[in-house]
Amino acid sequence: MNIFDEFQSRLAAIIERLGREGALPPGLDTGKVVVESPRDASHGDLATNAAMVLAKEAKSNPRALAERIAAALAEDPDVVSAEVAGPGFINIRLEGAVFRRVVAACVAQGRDFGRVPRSGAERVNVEYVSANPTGPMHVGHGRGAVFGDALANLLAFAGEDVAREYYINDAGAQVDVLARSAYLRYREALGETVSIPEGLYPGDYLKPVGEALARAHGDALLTQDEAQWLPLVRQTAIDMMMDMIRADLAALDIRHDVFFSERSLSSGPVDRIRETIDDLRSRDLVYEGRLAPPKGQPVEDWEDREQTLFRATAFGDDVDRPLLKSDGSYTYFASDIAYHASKFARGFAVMIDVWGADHGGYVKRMNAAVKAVTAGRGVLDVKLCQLVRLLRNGEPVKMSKRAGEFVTLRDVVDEVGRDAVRFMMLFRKNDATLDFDLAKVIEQSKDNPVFYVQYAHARCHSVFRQAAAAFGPVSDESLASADLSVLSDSGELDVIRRLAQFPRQIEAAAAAHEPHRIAFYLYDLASEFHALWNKGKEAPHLRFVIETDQMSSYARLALVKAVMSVLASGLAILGVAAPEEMR
RNA sequence: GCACCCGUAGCUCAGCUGGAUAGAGCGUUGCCCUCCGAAGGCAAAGGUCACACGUUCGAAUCGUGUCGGGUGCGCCA
Repeated sequence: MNIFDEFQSRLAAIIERLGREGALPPGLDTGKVVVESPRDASHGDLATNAAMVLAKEAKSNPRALAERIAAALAEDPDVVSAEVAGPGFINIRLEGAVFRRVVAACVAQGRDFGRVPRSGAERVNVEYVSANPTGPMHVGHGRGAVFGDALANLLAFAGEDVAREYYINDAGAQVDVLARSAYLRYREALGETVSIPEGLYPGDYLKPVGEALARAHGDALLTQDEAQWLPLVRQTAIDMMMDMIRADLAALDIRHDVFFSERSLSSGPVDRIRETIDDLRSRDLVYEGRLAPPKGQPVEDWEDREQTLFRATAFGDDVDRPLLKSDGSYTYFASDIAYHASKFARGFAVMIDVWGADHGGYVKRMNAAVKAVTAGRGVLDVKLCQLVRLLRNGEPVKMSKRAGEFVTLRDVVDEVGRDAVRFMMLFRKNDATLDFDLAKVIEQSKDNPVFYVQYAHARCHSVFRQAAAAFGPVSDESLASADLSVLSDSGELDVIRRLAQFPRQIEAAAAAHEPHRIAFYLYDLASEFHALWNKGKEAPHLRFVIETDQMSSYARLALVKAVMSVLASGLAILGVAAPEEMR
């Protein structure tokens, strides 16, 4: 039940009817008409811009138009009053029954309140994390991971058919470096004293790989040429790194549906990259040509040569982009084109990629590639996640990447817990940098949003524990039949109005691909619920459970139940636990 | 040099895709509470929405330009 949508369609019907009756020009376009909650609650429960939006087309002034629409709106039995205000707003005051219906719907639908039925029209692919399998994930990866996961949850709640995908960058030079690093650890495991030269990965996390290789192969690899041992060592290392990454993700309760190997694009019976390039070439989107060197920072070893280029400029990019390196192997971009072609071929017309902000310069060419490879039928939305600054009590946490000494994502999750990590990563817009304070996020105080929202949910359960003590177990049926007209206090109405916004917030957040909006919404809801709770301290007649007044108690319990289930739904989207008590 | 992101209260940030007198938390100031309906409550002060034009009934939001910060700029992913 979305009262905003509901009144928007009633309003559209009124405008259509007035058009038929000649009070308004017929056939007005109501596409820009919006019904929303007014900024100031004293203006009413709903407000619409209809008159202002339609004025020009209707060749009338907004206020006169508003008067006519308001008069028609006032006839609606759910409407107490409809008044024209300011430049032509129509402020609508609703019968209490409308709000009671919201609470009743929350109670009846529980965790399905606000959920959009699966439409099944289009499938959405969310690709996130995609960290190189060359070491443990750091905190920045964690942000993208949490963001992508919550976005996928959100889209699923909003009725989309979502697949969660991880692109394994297991081709290219970096995994060869990984293999050489692991090979040294292998020799170390066999008793040699090794030092890791500059340019290889020095971290201890490769020691288990070396030991595993030693167990599996004994000293057999020592006598082989690099060309012989490298593919084997590489694959072992990649597999073990991916196991580690999967475990790190699992600690955050993140699980992907598909792990897509970059290497598989060209190593199978069909070279998909070759295929994609050939297809583009046949449509004159790939050609042999020269690029001008980049302006500004001069490139020392610039070699002006003819290369294989994708005509990215035909789709809005700034320059055409190379597909082959000078050694003849594919560029990362070439793989990525084939990869996105694969996504589209697998039925995903909507693709969302979650990247670190340092890849921002890559967005235009990827958008261009998706347009080219899907003939304009595929849509790509790249979400960039900004950096995370780790702090402890306001002081930056020192990290020395050189020595392999950096705080891993796992360290952070182990220290502060999954809920704190997930919530705080989502309590900020994805493209804003994020300060993450290891001390503050586990504080049990009002100043910590994670605690504040979880605490609201726990308090709801606490109310029901009290109710059980006073009245015995409270059934859903008894809540469903409660007389909700008791709910008339301004604090109660604030909470109800907030609850009524939940379905709308879901739709808006899903459409914008912005899960942080849910985190902020939950914070607001928790805040209003806490305020109502505090009111009961000063004014005992407003308490949720009043032993001598079962009727009022049950109405308020219905409200608490509604808050509880919306908090639980929202937290589930964020992937944060909704505890029944805080201990 | 070019592209993308950002610029909102002293600080950290929201602002529902163009709506009404721009919000929250921290901090500051004042009052209240010492309570297990606990892990505080209430209130106040605080703003040229970086700046300048433009689009229109109406701009923090859209467009252009300037300033400032960040990221990136064949053959790394």
